[in-house]
Amino acid sequence: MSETAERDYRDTLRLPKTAFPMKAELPKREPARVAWWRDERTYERRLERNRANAPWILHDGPPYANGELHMGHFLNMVLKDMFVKIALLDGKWAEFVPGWDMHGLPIELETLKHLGIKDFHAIDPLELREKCKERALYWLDRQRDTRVRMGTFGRYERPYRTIDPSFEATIVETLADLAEKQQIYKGLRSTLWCVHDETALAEAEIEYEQKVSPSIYVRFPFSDAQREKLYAVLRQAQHDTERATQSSPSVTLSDPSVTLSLSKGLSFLIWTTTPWTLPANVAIALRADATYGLYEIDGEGLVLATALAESALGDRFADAKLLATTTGEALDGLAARHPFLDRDSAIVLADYVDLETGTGAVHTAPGHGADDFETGMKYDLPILNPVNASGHFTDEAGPYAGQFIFKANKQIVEDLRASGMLWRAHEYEHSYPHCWRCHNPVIFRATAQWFIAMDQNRLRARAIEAAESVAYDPEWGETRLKQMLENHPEWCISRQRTWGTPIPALVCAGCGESVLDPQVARKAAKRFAEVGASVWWSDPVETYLPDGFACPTCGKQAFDKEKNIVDIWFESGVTHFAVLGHDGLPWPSDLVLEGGDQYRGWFRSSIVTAVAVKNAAPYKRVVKNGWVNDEHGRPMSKSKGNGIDAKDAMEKWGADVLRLWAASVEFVDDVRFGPNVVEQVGRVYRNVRNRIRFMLSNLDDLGAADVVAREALQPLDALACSVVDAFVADVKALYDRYDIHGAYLRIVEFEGTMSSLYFDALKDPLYSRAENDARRRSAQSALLYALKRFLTAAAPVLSFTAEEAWQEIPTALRGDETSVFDSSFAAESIDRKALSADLALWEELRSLRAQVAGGANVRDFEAKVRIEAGAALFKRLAHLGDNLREALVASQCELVESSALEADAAVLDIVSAHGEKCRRCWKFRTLGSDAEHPSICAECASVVRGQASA
RNA sequence: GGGCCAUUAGCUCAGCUGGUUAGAGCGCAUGCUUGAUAAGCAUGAGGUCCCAAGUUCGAACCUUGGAUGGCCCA
Repeated sequence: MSETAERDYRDTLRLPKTAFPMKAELPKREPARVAWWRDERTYERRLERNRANAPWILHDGPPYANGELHMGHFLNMVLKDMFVKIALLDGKWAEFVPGWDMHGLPIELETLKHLGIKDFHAIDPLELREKCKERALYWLDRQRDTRVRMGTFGRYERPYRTIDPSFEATIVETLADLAEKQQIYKGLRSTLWCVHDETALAEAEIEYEQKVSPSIYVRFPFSDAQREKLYAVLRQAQHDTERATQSSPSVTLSDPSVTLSLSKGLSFLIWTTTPWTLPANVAIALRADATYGLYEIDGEGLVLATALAESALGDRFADAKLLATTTGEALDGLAARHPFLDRDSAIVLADYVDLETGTGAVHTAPGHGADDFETGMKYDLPILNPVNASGHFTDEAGPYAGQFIFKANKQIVEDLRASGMLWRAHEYEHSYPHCWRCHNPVIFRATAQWFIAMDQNRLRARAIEAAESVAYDPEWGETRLKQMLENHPEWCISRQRTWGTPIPALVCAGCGESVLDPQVARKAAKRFAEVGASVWWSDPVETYLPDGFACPTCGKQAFDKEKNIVDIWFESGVTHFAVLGHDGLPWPSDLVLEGGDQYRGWFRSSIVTAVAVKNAAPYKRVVKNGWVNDEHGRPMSKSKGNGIDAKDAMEKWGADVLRLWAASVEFVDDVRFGPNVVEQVGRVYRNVRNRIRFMLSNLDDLGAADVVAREALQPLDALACSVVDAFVADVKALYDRYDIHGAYLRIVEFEGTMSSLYFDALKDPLYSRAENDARRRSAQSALLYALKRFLTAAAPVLSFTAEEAWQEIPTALRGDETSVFDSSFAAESIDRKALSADLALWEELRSLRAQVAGGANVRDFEAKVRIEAGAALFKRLAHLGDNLREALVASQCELVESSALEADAAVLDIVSAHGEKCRRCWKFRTLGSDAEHPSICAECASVVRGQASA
């Protein structure tokens, strides 16, 4: 070998070159990209460009402005962003207005805690509201930063906020609309009440502590008439059993001697630990599917659930004789007598009746319990409220009027004992709700509240109808939402707190009636729109009185302002009115996307307000995302220590890897998240990144003038472009079906096929050909096309990486598409038929390549491949020319037609290539044609000579 | 306790209206490459499709019951 033969030709090759780093360092780099998007106004500019096109609006369900965002928020917010970007790249006017839910008790409580105040009555409402506002804004800022850091696009400089004067005005306007349609009324509701502080409490202000209460079993006797009805039911049940089992019961109810044996009366037996609620009793609730028995004990008849008879009857269970049984359902509609007041107690059914404690017959006082209240509403029972604010009985409580309820307990038990209505009594220690402030036991007490009447004007029915016009993903969302509407109790929208939007109701100074007048409300809305709702606390009432306004009940013209605020579910329920339907944003929205808990929450509250006011659904499609659990499928929570903040996760792994994770899981279902899951998706990310890098690194020397037109591409490159087109079309179709996960799978698959077949084939032409060689320029042009189309398709998911790569494309090749978000999915219309032929050929090449790569002992360029192909396949392969050899990564390729084979069949013969390995291009060739370069092939020699002369 | 949902390789998931030996990516093992190199390519090992019963010529897929987990309620 001569000295020249030893020469290393590496520096004569066109090896890949790019500034796009292999190592992503996402946590470090992403913040700069966020700032770049902001400075470039990337989103705004694209919106402006799309302005003339069809709008597509995803309406944001507002996160609550309290606490840091967690991975559940991340998943939801990033998914929303993906859909917004998909619409944007599709040319739609996709204005996304992010919003925040900023009023409400959690913020009020947190603020009070910070101020060191336990009783909110002890602070001036205006001052407290100011402090709450500061707090809510603090959280909004933090959450907004985190949200922007995720790489999400939206109108962040002007979000909607439920504390904005305009928003507060919308809330009050909506109240006016509802009042006008007589959809709102004031009624009683059972609320948690502290008799010591004389105030209503929220669920969050309750602490459970142990308490000793009297545990009593009480008789509710049957009247003569009701007793006959009971017998009739029991006889029917007995009759049915006889027929079903073909056996006679040992005791026959028809036998008069049996019923006569109950000489000492007949009663329902109930159990309670709050004797003081008995004056408000109006019903006994049973469980529909439970078995109830009539027991005889020493001549007395008692009815209770058989499953609880032993524990309820105690010592005397041994003496009890079961006479007959029936189901709770059969007893529905009967009645018993109140044990000491002159009225009936209705027998009703309720789901919550359990068979663990008591008698299975639950004392029901709608004024003194949440469940009881619901049952009361359902059965239209009177809601008695014989207890005043300080916990003393009113005259309604008959003999106990004036007594403090907890003291009256003892008296009531003694009276029951004396009247013979007490079965037995003992002490009972249990967990009982207490006031967090004064630590006294709390009670349920009926108070006057504002309600939206769900069945007035067929509101519930119309909401259900409207829900049917909406599309759902998953489809069962429709059933779920309709179920929620169906079971929606009367919607209580008033709260006795400070941090919220006031309900502009007036109390008549004359008769004490509350009035929510549309005119008054509209005046308030106008005033709030100008200066904010806090003025309700400072304005004189006259500000809100229309001329000549008089009490509709008594005609007096003097009023006080009522001090109730609106439930925050009502506030978030009108975001669609606040945001949509003006500023060019259409009403209803095209899409809402929230966690599954919102079927009961925001999906429901939104559709109720929309139907009440506009008689239509406020959204066209409802998509639900699943819950984010930890790696073991357990719920994440801060208290358990397995909760992960979105911000921490992004600092650790980078937003883009997490965005890819969001796409890698099936978001509709519950998903798992944790270090191992991220590790896995991180490897997929690196794969994708390196393939992007390969494409970029081969475009370094491509000028705009060098780009070969699509029609002039070499066959393999044209084929690759078809594969790209098919890929983009598929991904677009998947996006359109909201199938982000499907798109993820397609992206990963596409990258694989490009890398293993196409990139490998291109290395030799790209590296060893002359810079301006036509083959090389064709390959580069196809790579450019593939890269750009790929980045566009991936941008909704991998926003940061797609943009980073886009910025590494030589400027001249990007044209006026400064950002990847200036590009579009839509290429020229695709010829589907031609495409499918191309895709088939691509798959044939994949199969041939796999046989070459995996089948023989010879490696890559050591091989000569001889292909015998049937007529049709031969024709297709022949069309590829030398590109066929490239695709197989062989040094030599011989294609022959065989009439013996099926038209599409092929037989491969892989042998050692002849010639010697070229030192430069590694292909096996006849060497030595160029005396100066004896160790390389003629083609390489020509390239090297060209370089030397240049 | 009720309603709804989920359960396919170690992990994330495909599997269209029931139809040959249930697929992919990541991981793992082995080999190649060292001109994408903290990369690339190839090959391979992994599965009583949660369990049980039923319908059917045939079930991962349909029906019923159960288990486990989740969400919303109670």
